[in-house]
Amino acid sequence: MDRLLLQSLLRHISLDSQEIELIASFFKSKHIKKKNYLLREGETFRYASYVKQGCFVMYSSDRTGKNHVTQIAVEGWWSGDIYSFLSQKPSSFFVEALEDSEVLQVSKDELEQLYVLVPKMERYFRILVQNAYVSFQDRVLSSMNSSALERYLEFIKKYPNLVQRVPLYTIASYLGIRPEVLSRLRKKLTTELS
Amino acid sequence: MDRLLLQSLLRHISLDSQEIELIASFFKSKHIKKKNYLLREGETFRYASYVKQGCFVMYSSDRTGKNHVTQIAVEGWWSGDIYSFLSQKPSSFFVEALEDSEVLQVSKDELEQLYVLVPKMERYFRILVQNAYVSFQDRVLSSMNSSALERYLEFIKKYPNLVQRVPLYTIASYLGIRPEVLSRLRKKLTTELS
DNA sequence: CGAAAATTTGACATGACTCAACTGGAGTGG
DNA sequence: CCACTCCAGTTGAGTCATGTCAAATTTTCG
Repeated sequence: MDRLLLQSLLRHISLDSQEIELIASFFKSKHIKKKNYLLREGETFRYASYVKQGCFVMYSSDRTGKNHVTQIAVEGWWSGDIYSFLSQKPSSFFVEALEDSEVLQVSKDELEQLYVLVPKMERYFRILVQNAYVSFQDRVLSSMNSSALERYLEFIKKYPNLVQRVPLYTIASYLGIRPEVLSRLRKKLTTELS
Repeated sequence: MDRLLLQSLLRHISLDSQEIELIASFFKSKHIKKKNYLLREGETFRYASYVKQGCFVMYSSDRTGKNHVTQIAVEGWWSGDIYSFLSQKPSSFFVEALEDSEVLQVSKDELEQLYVLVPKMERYFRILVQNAYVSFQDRVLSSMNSSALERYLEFIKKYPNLVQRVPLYTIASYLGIRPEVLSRLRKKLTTELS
């Protein structure tokens, strides 16, 4: 079993080695090349997907063709549209690989089977959904009372490793600003340091 | 059992009259006067609360003292901080009655008992949480690509009954704009009709 | 190397915010 | 029941952060 995934599991529930073995057997690895999609708008998200290696962005596309990034996931995160997975309804998001990536997947049906064998897993996933909700809410609320600069500084602090790894325009979209604005913010920050 | 509550239940799960009876017995009524609180920041939200009569707003208060409305609930809605209820951790929100109101409540413990007796209820609440998440996400995303005016028009369309019932500054906060701006939007809308 | 994409830069437009003053109506106490 | 207070709401004037558009530059990648 993937080390990070195990860590994530053990952060919320306790498992013996037999259970760990069993859980591991449910996950299937899948490789996704850069610029390919884990999910496209209109499709139903069939597999809960844990990022073992690489990086994904989730975004929606509005009528005017602009993309709005709602999630960035790297190793150790779950990626994709939770709602579409749980409800098995079509998603309104795209999930795209920013790098060559590898995910560990379980389908909804398999997960239900796993719940029967290891009921604690239900708790794990419930907590996952709750946390996704809360952190999204936090992000939105904090963005309502802070400027573009403040939001960017918060982003740097929270995800220092993403700053070099994710393109500027993706981060800009995540922060809800235009790339030009972020570019200027960065310039301002570097010049102010000298 | 309250008619609207029953409707809400039956929209997601099927129940026979015996189950309905049983479920109804778990809810306790509580009256809350205008300007009083269902929940205060720092408190843990002990009771899942269904609004039988009246109106509540949920908001968070930032460091600068500004309030940000995240939810408005009238008859037929569930109100309050779901996360605090599920996790039984302190909330960062206030929930205030805008009118003299009545809620139907179940504590977390009672709800767990109810789950055992009527397992379908677990499904109902899971769907409730999912929907709260999704509608919040929808609201946020749609607000990212629309102006204050567009958001207000959408609000009117979605909640025509709230427009007369909820104070302007509360709606403004919900929409993420200043009261002055909403006041001007309203003026513009009325004058444009003549 | 060359084309396409990402980023930077400049000039300008504008929507929303701030602050301050004023209006009007609801609620309260004498 | 009137007078007074206190908010909610309105209006005006000025500012500023962010958006828009267009062009220049740099980076990426086939």
